[in-house]
Amino acid sequence: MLSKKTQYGLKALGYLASRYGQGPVLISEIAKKKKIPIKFLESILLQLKNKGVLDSKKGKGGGYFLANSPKKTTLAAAIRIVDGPIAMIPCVSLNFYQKCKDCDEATCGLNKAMAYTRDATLKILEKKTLYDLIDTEG
Amino acid sequence: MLSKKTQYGLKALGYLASRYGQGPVLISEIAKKKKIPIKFLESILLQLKNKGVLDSKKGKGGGYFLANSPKKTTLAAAIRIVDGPIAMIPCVSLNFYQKCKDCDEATCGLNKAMAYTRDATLKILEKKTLYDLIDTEG
DNA sequence: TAGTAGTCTATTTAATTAGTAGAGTATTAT
DNA sequence: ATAATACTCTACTAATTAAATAGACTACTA
Repeated sequence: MLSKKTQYGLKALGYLASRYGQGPVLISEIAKKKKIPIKFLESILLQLKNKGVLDSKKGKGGGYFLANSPKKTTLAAAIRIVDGPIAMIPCVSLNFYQKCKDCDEATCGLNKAMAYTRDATLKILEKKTLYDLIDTEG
Repeated sequence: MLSKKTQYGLKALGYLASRYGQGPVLISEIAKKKKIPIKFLESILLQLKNKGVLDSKKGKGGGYFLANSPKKTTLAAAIRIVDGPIAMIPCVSLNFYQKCKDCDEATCGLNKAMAYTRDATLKILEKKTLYDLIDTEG
């Protein structure tokens, strides 16, 4: 399961995607619409900004907005920023790889199965983008 | 990511799969071979036994063993027992479903994307079994 | 220059995960 | 029988991560 933090982040990104091209959106507005604790949301958006997914404008009329078109950011990228690894075990993670102490990857059955699962998951998450998070109504 | 507990569980199941049909295996042997804290492993194996995946024999010559042929237990089943949901968000989980408070599933973009991802993951994890966890050597 | 709105640091609380300890119970070989 | 073996069960503790809060600071715009 994705952490609550990541779930909040994806909800927020979906909302910002639906408002793309319409100028900055207040954190407070996102928080209210998506029912996310505002201070918690602040830190999530900041993190996404620091990684280049979001941009913001300070002062009156300020707020957050997507740094790029919704189709430019994949779900895989967003999840990696907020949640970390997408793979189910560290020794098959592409971006957060960690070696197993107790097994040889060349012969490990678990490694093979999980690498296969990772590929199937990534095939989707690398293709789906923030654009796909836009709600079909409301 | 799967919890450490689940990773341990899968390693242990892989080992027991490789020893299927050869009688009970000591917890201590599994712990040693797979470098798992023995007391922690105890509780994992017990949990798997209570769900019918494993069986055990007490006393001298006792130990744990698979309750069924390795191909009978899917990775999805094993993961659900130890880790819980396989889906990335609760509102698309088949076995641990929880309704979103803040969105309508019929129109939610995130819901759609995650349901799609879940299907791809399950397609593999429902097909792969403990048999696939057997190491190709050693 | 006042007010708005994001930025940043630090702290707290809660929950979950990971691991430990030890007494209890069933089984089997002798 | 009984001693040794090996799983069972309950309880506890430590470590880590998630979640949420507080408040001072900075930048921007009207």
